[in-house]
Amino acid sequence: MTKVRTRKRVTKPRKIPRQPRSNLMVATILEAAMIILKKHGMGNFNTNAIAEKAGVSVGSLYQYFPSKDAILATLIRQIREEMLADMIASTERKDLGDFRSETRALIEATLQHHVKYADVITLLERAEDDLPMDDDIQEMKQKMLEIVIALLQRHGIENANIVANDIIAICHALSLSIPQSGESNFEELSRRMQRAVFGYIENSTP
Amino acid sequence: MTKVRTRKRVTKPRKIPRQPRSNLMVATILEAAMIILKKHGMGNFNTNAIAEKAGVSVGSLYQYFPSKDAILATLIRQIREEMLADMIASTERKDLGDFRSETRALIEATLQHHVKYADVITLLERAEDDLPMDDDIQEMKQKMLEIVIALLQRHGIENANIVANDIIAICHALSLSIPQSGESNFEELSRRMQRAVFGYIENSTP
Amino acid sequence: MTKVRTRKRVTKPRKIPRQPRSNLMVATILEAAMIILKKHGMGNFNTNAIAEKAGVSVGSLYQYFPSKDAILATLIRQIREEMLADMIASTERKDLGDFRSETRALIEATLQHHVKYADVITLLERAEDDLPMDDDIQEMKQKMLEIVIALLQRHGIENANIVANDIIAICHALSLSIPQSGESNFEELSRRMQRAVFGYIENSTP
Amino acid sequence: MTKVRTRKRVTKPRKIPRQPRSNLMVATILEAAMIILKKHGMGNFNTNAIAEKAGVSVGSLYQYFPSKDAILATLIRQIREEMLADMIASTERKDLGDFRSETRALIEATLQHHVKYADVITLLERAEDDLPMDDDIQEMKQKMLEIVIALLQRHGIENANIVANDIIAICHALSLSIPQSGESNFEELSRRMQRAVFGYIENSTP
DNA sequence: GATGAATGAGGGTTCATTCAT
DNA sequence: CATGAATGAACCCTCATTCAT
Repeated sequence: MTKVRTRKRVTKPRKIPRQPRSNLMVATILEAAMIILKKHGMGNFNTNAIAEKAGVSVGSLYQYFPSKDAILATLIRQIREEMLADMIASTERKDLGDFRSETRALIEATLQHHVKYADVITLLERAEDDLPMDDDIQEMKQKMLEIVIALLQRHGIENANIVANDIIAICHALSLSIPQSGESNFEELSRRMQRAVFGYIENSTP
Repeated sequence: MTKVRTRKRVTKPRKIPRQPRSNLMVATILEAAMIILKKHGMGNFNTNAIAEKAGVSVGSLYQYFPSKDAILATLIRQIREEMLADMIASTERKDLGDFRSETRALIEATLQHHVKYADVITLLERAEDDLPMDDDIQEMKQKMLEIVIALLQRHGIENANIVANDIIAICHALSLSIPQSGESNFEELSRRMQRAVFGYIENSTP
Repeated sequence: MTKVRTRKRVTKPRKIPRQPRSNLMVATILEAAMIILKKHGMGNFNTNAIAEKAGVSVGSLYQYFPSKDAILATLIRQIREEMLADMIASTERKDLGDFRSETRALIEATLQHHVKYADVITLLERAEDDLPMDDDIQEMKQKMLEIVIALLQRHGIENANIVANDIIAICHALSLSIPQSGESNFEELSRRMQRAVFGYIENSTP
Repeated sequence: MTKVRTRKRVTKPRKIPRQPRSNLMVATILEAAMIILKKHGMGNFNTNAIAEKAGVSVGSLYQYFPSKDAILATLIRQIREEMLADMIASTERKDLGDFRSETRALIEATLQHHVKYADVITLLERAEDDLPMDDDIQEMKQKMLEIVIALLQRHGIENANIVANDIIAICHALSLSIPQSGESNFEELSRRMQRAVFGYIENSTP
């Protein structure tokens, strides 16, 4: 059977570590957590396993993370941060210019991400739904949304708000087929996502 | 913290209930399970809670379901069955005929479903991923896919297989915004989904 | 893991059934119980299984036996009764006469019993140790003992009391090898038991 | 009533404890288990009771034993090891020499054992039958058998294999009367066992 | 700071027994 | 009387978290 328990959730790292040693510690733990998640899924994602994998004692783990959920939250934050950074980077490439090129760049940034984290992204997003995530993650998501909105508005697309929401959802949905189709088909997937996105934008059917 | 455990999973109802009393029992338990899921999510979805909510003893619960997972599985099966039935119904309406009308009927059937089960559908789908679902559920999903494929092929759309997959994913993704937008906006959501679907199909961008 | 639970133990049949129908009921239940015990051991020896095997409702089962243990106790009583009867019969055969013949007859009666009930005898004897057996079973065991004592005394063997105890224990022990050696070797087993018994009796080593 | 359940059985201690603290823990738990077994029999032999008796949490118990059965198995292994060691010791005493002396030494080693563990030996042996014991216990039993066989062969006794089996069974059976006769009568019991064993060996009745 | 042994609440599951029909 | 659905105490086991060393 499946068991899911809940206690009070604390999602902020106990201390913002600044010393190099601490950072190393934190990084080690997060890496181990990631590996566990990839290999065994949520089913074996427990603090003891993580600590062991990290070659660290549970005690130490709790020195840097106030709870198991905080580890998850940090993993999520990391990914979101990376994603946001990549999106920003893709927007700032000034060699593009026209709408299609810019959008394509954004789509491919997204896709690359999903390819990179194919194994864990779904698990982490689920956790994100269950956890009381910190405001900063909300902010990051908001920023991503705004990037897309800005792009749309810059090129005169109406209802940019809703459209942004929808195409993000669409890209997200299509990238979930990565685990099945394998990483190889990047090109094809990209094409399908573009078809969906541009189709949605350029169409005004009903 | 979040805890997730795993043992052997048994997902078939213990007995196919035919007596009115049994059916009532089964229904009561499933209802209670549904309520728990809606109100408290997976976190409090445990046999004791379900039994209590159902006004029944755990023992009785286990008389009708061999395991907690079996309850989940049944919930999933129920929804899938209803969905499949609605899709079939929508296809059989002969007052339609042209591609757009047929597709729209299908989209709206799907959407109606997501509206009806907005609260739990995500949770159940997650569970579906974790559980070793029975073959019949696989079959049902396959049939849904085939309905869409058939529709596409009937109207000469190429790569029906992949296209079907993608537009299903797209509709699914867009319907996830239901919980936020509320049930009221059925019309608008329908329009957005059509825009996405027809956009994808009619576009051949890259 | 192994779980063994205990509540109050009631080992007497709820009613001394005299009506033919009741007797049939009782017999049916006991037969079913015996079959379950043989096939699945104590692990599946539960009232529901017994009732089902007997083609009877649990309720009915409890009409005739006040508890699960009472069924076990009755099974034990039955076997003990049969055993005692056979021992008595073997003693009453007047065609024997000399010590060796009489003893051999007794040994073979015992052996036959163990062969007949090879599958369940150990399980039942264990249960007998755990259950608060009724006095009548104690009496029966006492009678068996007395039969052996009488035999020994009739032929002038000293310390008949202790000797009887010991040779009973010895025969019992040796018959436990039946399950391994198969039923076929009745002759050989008989010979080994005689060797042990007569050896013990005729020896006065230390 | 009596309830007996079965799941997968894991009988090996979770970790081979080397640290003094661990050893203490393991010893404490085993002692508590032993006490529970003596006082309340299998009926109250459950992990909670054991942990409580040991003044330890269930969690700790499970840190050192993977399952309830593993505790039982360890108890059994302990006794078997001690027994085997004593048998070997008794064989190595070189002040003996003749068959009777050697055999007597072995018998008394055995007897001492049964006296020491009178309360629990039967329960543990039953458990041994029910549990999927590890190979090492089988090996130990085999070694005990071989010691007896070797003794017999060394003194030219025929069918040493069968004879060994039988006299072991006989000694075992006779030592079961210890609980009744009390520990005091060691001498007398020893004499009876010798009478039985030498009687069996020297007799070739039928 | 680091360690990891210890804690114990929590949850799945079974089955002897009862009692309304 | 017979039925069998319902009950619920009991028991195994896990794992997030703490704290003495």
